[in-house]
Parts: sequence; structure tokens; C-alpha cells
Amino acid sequence: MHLVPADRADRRTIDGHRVCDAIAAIGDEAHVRTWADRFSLLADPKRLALLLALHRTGPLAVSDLAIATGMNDPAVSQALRLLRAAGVVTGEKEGRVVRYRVIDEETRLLLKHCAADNP
Amino acid sequence: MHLVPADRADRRTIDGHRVCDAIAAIGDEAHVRTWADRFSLLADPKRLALLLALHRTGPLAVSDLAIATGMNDPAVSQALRLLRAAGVVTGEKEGRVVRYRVIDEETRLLLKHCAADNP
DNA sequence: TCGATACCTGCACAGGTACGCAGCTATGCA
DNA sequence: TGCATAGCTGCGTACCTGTGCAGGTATCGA
Repeated sequence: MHLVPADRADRRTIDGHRVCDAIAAIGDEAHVRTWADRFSLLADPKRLALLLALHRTGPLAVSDLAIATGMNDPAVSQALRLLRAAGVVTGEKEGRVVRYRVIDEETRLLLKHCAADNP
Repeated sequence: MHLVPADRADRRTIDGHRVCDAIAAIGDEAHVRTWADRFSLLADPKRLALLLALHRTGPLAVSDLAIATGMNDPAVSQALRLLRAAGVVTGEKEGRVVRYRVIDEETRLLLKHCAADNP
């Protein structure tokens, strides 16, 4: 089976059959990008700390997150805006307090896996 | 239990007890950074494609990876250098061909999980 | 109504990172 | 000994992103 795109079909391969396997393993480009974006959201220590806190503690207010992580309020707010735009978290307004929680299942699994080896 | 560091102990909390829970959930800063770095390596589509290919297909040469991903050789080489420095992959020289494979178990689990919903 | 609190937004700056190009080293073959 | 191939490195550029500051909006209590 020839999975190599036409624009690079003339290039020499070392293990020709493995190249096709590799292309099949990579799969759809959009799928890869989706996962890369997902990982990207977890790639920042501050954001990861926010998510770990939200994951294990449940609904948390912005200023509480700021105290727990040592960030200042706008930084937390911006990080949450990013996560909210990506559909990872959601916030529920209660008076003047907004409590956030994780809603994306895939991200929740990653966080669970990440928090597993936490002493 | 007071887990809030002294430099921010005077700040007002919304749900005081949850702040302590959150700090406990976040855990050691080094641990968070380690995971953030791990996720960071998977956060680039090209790098993720390389790792997916290596994960499922096994030892692969640099130029084969270049063909499979559509990158040019130096780009693949640089990405692999990064991954090798992080201890995620390793390369074995066989004549003038170097075949890479994934060696980090945590990363392998993430890749497995990521490739699970691949049509 | 006045002030304080909780949160959000826009902007500008610094830092990091991916990418392409050119050139280098090393191995295998004739 | 030439010559092509496989892979690596350095450099420069463009881009993205995290962060802090200043200011704005909405809600609650006095």
C-alpha cells in the first residue's frame, strides 16, 4: 500500500514498509493537532498547577486559585480564559464569585494520570 | 492544617479549606514542572507525529521519519535532539543509519492513550 | 449611594521556540 | 581514492506565549 504522498514519493527510503506504517500510525493531521493543542494547555507549570487543583479539589474561585498557586489574579484569569476557550474548564457565577471546574474528559484523564505518582 | 505560604497568608480566601486542599493537590513544584516539560514535548504537532510514528512502528531512521511526516531532515534531527536530551527517545547507530525509538515509559503511556482514539 | 471586593480585559514587553538555510562530519560503495 | 548518502550542527528570523500593569465592569455590604 502506498501511503506516501506524491510530492515526496521519489525520496529514497531506508525501510520502505515502515514508512507506510509510520504514516498510518500518525493518522489524520487534524487529530494530531487536536492532541498537540491539548498537551499544549498542560505544558505550562502554572496552568498545570491550576488544573491539578481544579481536578482534585473541585469547584474553586479565581482568587483562591491565585493564593494556592502564588499567581496574581489577572494571570489566573487569563489562564482560565485560555482553558475556557479550549473547552477544558467552565465557570459558574455565584454572586460575584466564579467557581471553575474541569469539564473535558480527555484532559481529566491526563490529569488523573499525572497526579497518580504525586507523593 | 495551614499550607498557605507565609508571604500570602494574609490574603482573603473564599473557601479557606479548599485552598489548602488545592495546595496539597498541586504538590511539589518540581513534580509539576517535570510533567509540564513532558507535556511540552508533546505539544508540537510535528514532534507528536514523530513520537506517534516511533511509538507504533518501532525503530525508524531519520530520513524515513522525514518522509513520513513531510518535514525536512534537519527539522527531524533537531526535534530528535530535543527528545533525546529529555531522555524520551534514544538512537542506535547501524552503519550510517540511526534508528530511533521511544524509551520513556510515561511518555509511552501518554502516546498510547493519545493513539487510542485514532481511526 | 458609596466603597470594597471579585473578576475580567487590553496592552506592551521579554523570553522562548520552531523553522529554513548553509555547511559540516561520517559511513559505505565503486 | 573519489563520491554520494545519512545525519548533525550553527545561525538568523519570524512567530508565539507568558507576564505584569493599568484600568474597566459587576456584585455585595454599610
